[in-house]
Amino acid sequence: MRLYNSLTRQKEEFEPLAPPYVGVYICGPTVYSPSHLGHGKSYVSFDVLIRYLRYLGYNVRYIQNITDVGHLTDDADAGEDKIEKQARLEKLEPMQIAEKYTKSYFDDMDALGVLRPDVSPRASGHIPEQIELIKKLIKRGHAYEVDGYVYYSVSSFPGYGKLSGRKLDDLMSGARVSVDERKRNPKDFALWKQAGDDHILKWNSPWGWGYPGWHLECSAMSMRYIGNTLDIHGGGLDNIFPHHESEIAQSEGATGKPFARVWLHNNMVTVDGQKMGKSLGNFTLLKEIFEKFSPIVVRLYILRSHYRSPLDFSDKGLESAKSALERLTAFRARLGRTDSEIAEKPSEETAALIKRTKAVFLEFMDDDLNTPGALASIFDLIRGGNTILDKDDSPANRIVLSGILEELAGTILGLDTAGSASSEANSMELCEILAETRGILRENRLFEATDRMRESLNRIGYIARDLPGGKSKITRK
RNA sequence: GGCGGCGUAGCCAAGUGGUAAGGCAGUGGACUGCAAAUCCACCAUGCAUCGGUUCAAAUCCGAUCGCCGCCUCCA
Repeated sequence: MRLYNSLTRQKEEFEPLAPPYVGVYICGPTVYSPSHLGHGKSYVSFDVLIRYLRYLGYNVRYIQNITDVGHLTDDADAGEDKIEKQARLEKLEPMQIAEKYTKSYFDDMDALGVLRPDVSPRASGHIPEQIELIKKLIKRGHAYEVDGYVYYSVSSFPGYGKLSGRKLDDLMSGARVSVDERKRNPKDFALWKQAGDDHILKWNSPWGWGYPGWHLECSAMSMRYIGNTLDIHGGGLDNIFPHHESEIAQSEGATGKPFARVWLHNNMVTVDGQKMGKSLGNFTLLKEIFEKFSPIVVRLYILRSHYRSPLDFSDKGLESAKSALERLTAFRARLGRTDSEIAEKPSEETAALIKRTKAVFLEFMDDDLNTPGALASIFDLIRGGNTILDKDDSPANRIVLSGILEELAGTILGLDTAGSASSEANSMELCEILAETRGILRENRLFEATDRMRESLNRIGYIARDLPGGKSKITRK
């Protein structure tokens, strides 16, 4: 598999440090508000990465942090802790806020079919690791303490800027400069901050009571659970600088070893061309979208564009994805259940179609997770499959087609088109009974009754379709 | 100002040197009691614009125009 590595700015053949093990760290959310579509795009994209790595046979350890302390609202060293601010607004304890929105986050991700990480470490639960890391950095001359604050000395790390392609001089000329007089260099960033009396989230440390800087947790926790060198580190494009750049400085400064072999960055969701973000206030919450579109539609919508391309949000786009999904689910429904025995072999034509689809699908996925291309192969499969079934609707054909669809669209892309099988089993049987009745009504040309039946079914979310030969089919919309 | 990205049909979106995937919408036909679904056919001589390199360019190079991201928190 080839992946685009932000560090080298090119696609590279992916090779883990110690196959078959793959250590992946993805920057998780700061849990102080419900997730929006931007989070959805990000974590669905990385979910496909994890699923595909596992499909390829790798033993993946997937770490995704939960930021519940240290992420400030404003300038890196002067703002207020986001969690604490929200806690005050909601009149709750900071840890209640963190738990509330952690649950909200996982609810949304579960709905989107995003697999849970193997470990979801909380920043607040890894303060000792972070303190140890700071100690190491001070010892190695990368950090210094001033009045209860510890700063990373950017000039002590020659590689600073290698990920984002910046030089220290460029940063200083254009950017707003912090007025923190404790810093030796304006671009030094805080590893540990002193906490005043008004601060709720604080811990004791060799430098007094305080709390860690935002960048620190990812270095500390990723190395805690994976090791000094990660195979893959991912996150949003907007985190390249300063967050990921600082992580590299912290981790490599402390260990002297390469931090991450591959850096992956997913692009942003935009609204009318502008980045969807909390600060602009132009975000749409996933829960709001789910009121109008099912999560699987949203997942398909996200996967229809490449993870490194921006996705411009629109209802029209979601409508389009919904129609596309209907095509997919209609085909899946036509294939029926998959638990029956294969009595015979599928036709040669079917076997060839499946072989071709799989080859094209995997080729697209191998090329930096090209999900739009992979989806195109799925829709080619649907057309080809429908054509075959129009001529030869044999159980063997249906079973193998259903198998490949499950493997590619289901397991790898996470599009569960079969629905929750167990809960649907009963209603499927009811549908069969109704369909049989409908056939008898049609045979006797009682069209008034059949039309009424179709309307009633439609009202509660079912579609009645009449097939050639007098049979009918009733399915959920 | 510095660094980076993008501009492909009505809409969305792949394609980074070999003659424009796929989806949505649309049109015509088959099928149908009427539908729906499905199938077949059609739907970009052209990929922001202008030059250049090449047997060959959406793809490489240069210029121009437009849009966006990062350089402050954001996936």
